[in-house]
Amino acid sequence: MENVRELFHTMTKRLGLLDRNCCTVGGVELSLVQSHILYEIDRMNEPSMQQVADALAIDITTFSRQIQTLVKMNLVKKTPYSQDRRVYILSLTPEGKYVTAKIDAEVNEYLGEVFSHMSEFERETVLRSIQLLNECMAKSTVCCKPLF
Amino acid sequence: MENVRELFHTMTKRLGLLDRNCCTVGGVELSLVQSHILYEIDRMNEPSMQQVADALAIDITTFSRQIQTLVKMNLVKKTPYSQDRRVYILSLTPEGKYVTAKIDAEVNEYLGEVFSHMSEFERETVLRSIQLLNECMAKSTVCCKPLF
DNA sequence: CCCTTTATTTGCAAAATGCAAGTATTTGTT
DNA sequence: AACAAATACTTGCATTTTGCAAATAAAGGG
Repeated sequence: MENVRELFHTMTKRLGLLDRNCCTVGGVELSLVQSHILYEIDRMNEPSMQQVADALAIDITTFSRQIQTLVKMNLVKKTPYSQDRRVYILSLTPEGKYVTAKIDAEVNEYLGEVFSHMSEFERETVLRSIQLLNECMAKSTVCCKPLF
Repeated sequence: MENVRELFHTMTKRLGLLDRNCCTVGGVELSLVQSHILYEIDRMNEPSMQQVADALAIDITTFSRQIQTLVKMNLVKKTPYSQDRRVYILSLTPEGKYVTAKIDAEVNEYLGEVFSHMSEFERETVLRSIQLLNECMAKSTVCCKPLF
């Protein structure tokens, strides 16, 4: 119980690897950041650039360039927003949707395998724990408080 | 229960931020990767370069250069290994130990705050869950299997 | 109609990355 | 003992990523 940091270090290390290893889909090569961006765009409702960048706590200039890349790769579409012409609305192209779904499937396959080493009860406990942890991290005032 | 990917996405996002925000100690600026390296060196027992690079799944050439930087910053010491002169043993300098301890304290402070939103029972459940999750990820054959 | 704020992009320079190739040393084979 | 193969680590690129400062463009508020 005392070695909380150790626990988190191991977990983040592994989860980092998880992301790092799940980013080649079909012919498309994606970086970790790019897969996070696709996921967020898919998840959010007609988000602007700024909103997605904020959600991921990525510097807006870096984000702008990442989006340019993803647009060139034909995975993301930028649509001018009629109500405010400074703003672009982001969405996934059909190919972007396909790639995102593929990554999702891969990650889920991996998670499924991980959870296959647990009993039904353990699985539920672990998932509820993560849920609770996320909620408490969201409440935290120490760091990175906004993030939805 | 169904939205497992979502749960993990949120968690990794937050934990990534955690790391990203905890890397300026005293006068010293550390990147996320560098703080991971310091932590591993501290944790492992007289590790070689290769061993630490493997533990973190960092490319050995990138790692080599990161170590050069950390040596210049006077945080890490490279000691030739007498039994095998190809090998260098890594250790933290006193300053490296200090910085690592500081980061540890900061992370623990953050985690303490996060856990303060839970009951004693919840806290224990969550920590045990993470422990179990780490074990099951270690068992997984899908990806990144070695990593201790 | 200015002044401030907000959304996004570009210039630049620094840092990180990884492959290919290099050096040095050890180990295994005959 | 000699030599080929394997291992630990470093260096040379060339590419990518990053973020601060500054620019552009549009919106909003007196």
